[in-house]
Amino acid sequence: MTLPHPNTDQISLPIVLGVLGDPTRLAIVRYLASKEGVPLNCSQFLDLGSKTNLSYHLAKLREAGVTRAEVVGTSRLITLRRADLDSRFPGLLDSVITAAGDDAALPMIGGHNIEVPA
Amino acid sequence: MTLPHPNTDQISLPIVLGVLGDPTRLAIVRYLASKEGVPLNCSQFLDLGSKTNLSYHLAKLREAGVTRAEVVGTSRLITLRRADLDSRFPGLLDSVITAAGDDAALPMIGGHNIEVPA
DNA sequence: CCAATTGTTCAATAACTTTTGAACTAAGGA
DNA sequence: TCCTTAGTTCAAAAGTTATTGAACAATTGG
Repeated sequence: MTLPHPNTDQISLPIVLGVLGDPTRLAIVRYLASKEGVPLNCSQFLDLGSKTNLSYHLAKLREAGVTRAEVVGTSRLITLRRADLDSRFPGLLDSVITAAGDDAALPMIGGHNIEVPA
Repeated sequence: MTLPHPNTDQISLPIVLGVLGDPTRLAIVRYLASKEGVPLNCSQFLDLGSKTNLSYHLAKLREAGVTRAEVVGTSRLITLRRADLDSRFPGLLDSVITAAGDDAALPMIGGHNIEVPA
């Protein structure tokens, strides 16, 4: 059971920008970026909305090619498609994540999102 | 008679991304970037839609802080707020413009948008 | 003044997006 | 097998955005 994802060359700039132009989804992406390497499952985003609503937003991110979802048991392990996005739109993801990093208007997960420097 | 624009610090990341997530507006921004320094008026975008519709899209770009519109006679001279966007979201505009540069799916103005290298 | 040019505003409609709850599937553990 | 956990799907409702045409304003040139 695998979920549908666009190929790298099918990722569309306006669709990616549109998908990121939603505070909930931007918060998801910011959180994924702050935990890069650690695959997260949907329930870790429940601070941002109901289960149904997150299913919707995570599907949007996946269908746009921003995230990858791997089915493992009853979970979906979600990761950022960083390499694909970097190759398709160089610098875009970094600048978005940097800009989102200090955006207090975005919803938060667990009370903190930003990796506080030592 | 001046039109309302957000201050640089009022420019919101999700709003900017949402506004750029529309092919017509992305085409406007790409064209503005390709003519940077040359202020353009609304009628130069008529390839992209009706006069009314462009008025709508250009207002969205202006209200989001992506463009500036200066009233000169009956014209509005439109420019990209590059310095403001660069200071607020470093690298974002460049990566968007670069990615949009070779996007054949975006509507075009005057049959060519991309500065062809010599 | 008159006409043309440039662009806005308004109201209507069409199209899309977001959110919700209830019902559902599929896997895993007791 | 039965129950729980994890997440999806569906249909409805609510909200938002895009597009259109007609009417409007403001400036400029004749």
